[in-house]
Amino acid sequence: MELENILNEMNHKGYKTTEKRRNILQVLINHQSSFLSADTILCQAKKINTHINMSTVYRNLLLLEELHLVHKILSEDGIANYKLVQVHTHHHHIICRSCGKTDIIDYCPIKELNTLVEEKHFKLTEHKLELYGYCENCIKNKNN
Amino acid sequence: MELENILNEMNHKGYKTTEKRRNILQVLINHQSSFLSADTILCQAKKINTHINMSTVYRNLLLLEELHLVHKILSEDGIANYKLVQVHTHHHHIICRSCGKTDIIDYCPIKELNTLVEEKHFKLTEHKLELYGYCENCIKNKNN
DNA sequence: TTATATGCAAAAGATTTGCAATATA
DNA sequence: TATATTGCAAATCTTTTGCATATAA
Repeated sequence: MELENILNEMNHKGYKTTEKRRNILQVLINHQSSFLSADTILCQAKKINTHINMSTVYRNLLLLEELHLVHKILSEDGIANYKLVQVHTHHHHIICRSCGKTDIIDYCPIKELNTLVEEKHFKLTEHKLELYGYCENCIKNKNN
Repeated sequence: MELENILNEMNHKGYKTTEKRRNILQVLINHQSSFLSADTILCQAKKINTHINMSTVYRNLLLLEELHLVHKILSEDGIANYKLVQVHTHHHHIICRSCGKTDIIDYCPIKELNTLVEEKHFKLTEHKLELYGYCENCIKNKNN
């Protein structure tokens, strides 16, 4: 999605277009295929616009998540990582352990799982599936 | 696994049997089918033995995790939850959103995923799959 | 003009760590 | 006795919040 489209969508819902919000979104667009930490997003945003505060970053990420414009996942060490939602249909991710690059996995094992879950007498509500590995580039460059 | 078996296994590796370690393990055994937070483990341990410190709990959980005796997962809010490893073969969990009870899911979609991951030119190293829902009891009792 | 957004500093909450004291083998 | 373990308090680190100020519509 384009920057202006996102901002327009937000405007329609009563949220304003500000310089800082634009900067944060620009960072997310520039790294559309990676999950970034709030800290990384702040650093990148500072390259665009020197004065921007961490609380502004968090507040915007929270809002974007609520609007389903951003995906949030937790890394093993409990740090939140964010990326722009590209596909609005249900999907999962494969994430590179070396560079953080992600790709979309269109398969979901929910059908196979449903039967097993029923056997256990659970009623399934959600599931979390994340794949980790090394991407083509990182394998080539042996950056791991 | 029994309490004494775990302690013996630890002894063989040079770790000592202490009262506090025994208390923490007892709590994990008493709640074998749920993931518990460090805070909950501390509270439960205090019921057995009034004087026990949070850092002791964390240090023991870390050790148990390193020894592959405990599973650790992060909840949505980033809090770590722990449970004794019951089955040492690869498996996943279904976790009750209401009472925290878990059950083991013996199916793993890794075969189906492998092909897709290769198509994306990733080399898969690990994966995370967790299912959430409501267990039989909680559905009956409508405690949700 | 008025609701939204931001900066700053402080607070919150989970987890970790240094160090001295203690307990186990 | 030597090494592992614990308690305590302080430190760390990420994330959140209150409040006054600034900005967009």
